[in-house]
Amino acid sequence: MMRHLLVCGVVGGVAIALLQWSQYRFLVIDHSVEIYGALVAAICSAFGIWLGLKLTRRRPVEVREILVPAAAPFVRNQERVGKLGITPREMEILELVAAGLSNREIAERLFVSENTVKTHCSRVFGKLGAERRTQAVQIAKETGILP
Amino acid sequence: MMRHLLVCGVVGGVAIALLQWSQYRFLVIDHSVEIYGALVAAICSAFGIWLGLKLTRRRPVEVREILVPAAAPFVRNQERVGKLGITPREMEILELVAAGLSNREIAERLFVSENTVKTHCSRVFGKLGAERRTQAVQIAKETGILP
DNA sequence: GGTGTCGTCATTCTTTCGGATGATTTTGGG
DNA sequence: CCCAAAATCATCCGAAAGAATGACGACACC
Repeated sequence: MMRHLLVCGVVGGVAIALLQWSQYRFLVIDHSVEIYGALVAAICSAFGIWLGLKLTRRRPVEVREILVPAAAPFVRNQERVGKLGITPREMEILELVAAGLSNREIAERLFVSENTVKTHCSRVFGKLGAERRTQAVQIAKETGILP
Repeated sequence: MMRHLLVCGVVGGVAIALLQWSQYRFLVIDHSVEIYGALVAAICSAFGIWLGLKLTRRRPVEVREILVPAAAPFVRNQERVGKLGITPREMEILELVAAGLSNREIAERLFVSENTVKTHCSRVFGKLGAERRTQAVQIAKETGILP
């Protein structure tokens, strides 16, 4: 703001100097005061309008981020999956376990024997440090490898 | 905008008129041109600044709200809990089941016998239409009675 | 060709879970 | 005070889950 006032004053001074200078430089005609006054008024008004527009433009938009409950799309933490050494097949079994299926149902859905499912379960339980399927599911969700 | 220009012109005209009028009204002194020019410049600049501020104030802030996904704080769907007839104690057991605890651990934590825990489990499983604890947890989360 | 990983399957055994049922105690409201 | 709901505990039994172990074939990699 102070800078704008300074600029305004400087411009005004220059305008005055121009006026005085031109008074001796050109023909002095009647009503010259009105003409010069109008000139100064026009210039300063234009400057004021420009200043107003500039001030308006100085804060264009304020972007306000609003936290809204939204279902964040789940992305599996593949890094930790790899770090734990969980194979794709084991992930598949783990997902079905989390879905609430029994070993038999999982075996039927994947066209393998129930013993195979139990083997996979045991392995993934060991890798997750779980002793029960519910615990395995809980740990998996906390770790970010299950939604 | 047009109105502002009109106001500007009128003010300029009035200023000129004032200038001319005062020229015959008061003493004509030397350097009066500078003084009047400065006056006009000051008035018009003030007007311009006022105009700028007014324009600035006309649209104070343009707020653009952006929806950002946030972790929605879990609120239990008490309506469905009541509709299913799940008692507070059963909810407590269900939460511990979802946390991955075994019946024995739940019994120890709640200072009740394992049989009691099993009874509560059976009841809540029946109310949820589940046959296994993993399935019960899954259904509870889908229904909104567990986070 | 040897090695390692992955997926598969089996057997045995123990633990846990879940269903069914009955009984007792506590508690809150009419 | 009485009733109903809730919470507690028990017993029996079958099903499911889980641990431990061994084995076999497919496949990739060096």
